[in-house]
Amino acid sequence: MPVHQMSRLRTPVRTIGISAHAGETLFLEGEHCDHVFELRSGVARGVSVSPDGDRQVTAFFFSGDQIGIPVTDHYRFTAEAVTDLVYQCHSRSRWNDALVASCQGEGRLLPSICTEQDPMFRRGLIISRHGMIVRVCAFLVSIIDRLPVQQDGAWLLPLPQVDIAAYLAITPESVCRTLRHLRERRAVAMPQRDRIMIIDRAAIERFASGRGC
Amino acid sequence: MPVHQMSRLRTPVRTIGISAHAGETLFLEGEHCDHVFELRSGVARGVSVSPDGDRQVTAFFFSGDQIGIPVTDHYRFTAEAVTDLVYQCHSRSRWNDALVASCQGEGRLLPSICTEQDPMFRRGLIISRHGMIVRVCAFLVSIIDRLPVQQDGAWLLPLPQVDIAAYLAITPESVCRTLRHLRERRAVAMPQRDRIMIIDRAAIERFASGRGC
DNA sequence: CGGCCCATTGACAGGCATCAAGTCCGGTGG
DNA sequence: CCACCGGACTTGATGCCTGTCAATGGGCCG
Repeated sequence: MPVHQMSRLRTPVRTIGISAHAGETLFLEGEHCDHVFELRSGVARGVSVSPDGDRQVTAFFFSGDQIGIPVTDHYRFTAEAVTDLVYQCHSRSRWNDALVASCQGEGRLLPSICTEQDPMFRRGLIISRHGMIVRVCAFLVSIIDRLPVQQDGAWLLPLPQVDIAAYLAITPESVCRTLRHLRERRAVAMPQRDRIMIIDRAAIERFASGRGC
Repeated sequence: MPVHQMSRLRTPVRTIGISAHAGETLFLEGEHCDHVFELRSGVARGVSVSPDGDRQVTAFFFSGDQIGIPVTDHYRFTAEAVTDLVYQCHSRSRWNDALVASCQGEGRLLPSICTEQDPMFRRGLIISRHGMIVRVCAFLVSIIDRLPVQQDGAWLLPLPQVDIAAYLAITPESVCRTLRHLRERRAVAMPQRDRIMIIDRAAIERFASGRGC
């Protein structure tokens, strides 16, 4: 089959996407899993509410991630748009067919199952650790490779600090103070709001590994 | 026959379980996923080591749970026996066949995928919360229904406090102090080591929900 | 009986949450 | 274009919580 025909066949899948505005809800915790959401651009967050009403951000999702995988019949968390989003919606039955094919063909689970679970698993490891600097730096190294890179070598960090705080289980004030600390140590720079420039990545990783200073 | 091959022989006897002693390792983080372990009796723990060397207990597993599900090619955590165990070993290919059958027949994933991921997800929610009492009580209510019940209505809690501490991301001293606090409040009793009696379950749940006192 | 590991208890200091106030930025409407 | 406004970020002072250290007790096993 000629290449140009292949690309035509795939084009509708690629180009058609549903868009959502920042703050919009993709699905609610407890709703029946009817669709799997696949991010095309933007950042989304998984949210759970603890019994005392605290908002907990359990994961951040980026372009290419699939959210809402029917590992149970009902969504286990709420998914919201952090930035403006473009995403695709797969019906559960279609997604299930792909899973079966993957299991039979390659003898393995869909990689996407992993991509939804892993962020939450890693969050558990991060917030188990003590010290604001350790947590913030462990968070940075865990997502830095998923962030869009700018021309000047900076990374765009399109996350409000209040969400970072809810993800790290610390207060927004502590996030702010820690970032200031990292600025003073010349490890990062923040030329604009929502924009972080990693100056000394080795230092960040040193802090994250607990061997700071 | 080389020793390393002998150790892999964990003969797949269906009906007869394999036994392991407390402290023994079922599999190591990073090893290739060749088997799924299904607990028949006893308690196991999932362990990860943070970059600075801290032991983190990411989950507890009980009778009926399946551990080591090949969501990735390599185990993502180490599994160890907390108490003496009896378990069964399923080869990865056999387990995969069961997954495919389940997906095609019932149109859903194996419930066991959920049972391995859920404890770690819930741990994230628990350790996000502040206050020792809240964490300990949230932990208790999350596992109490999985513990073996005694004749006198007490629950056996076969977990050393050091493991509870590693699970809750607090110190063993704090676990001890919190349990003492709960004893003084007549919410629990601890007639023996490794044995906890829930006297006032409503109080425990009230503490866990943050509406304590 | 002795040794070891776990549990327990107390004193102390440090870190982080809390509260409060002030600043910056983007958006909106005149 | 500018004034206004609301939300997010920033910064400081204060107190409590809990981690740390040290010592003791207690149960289990050799």
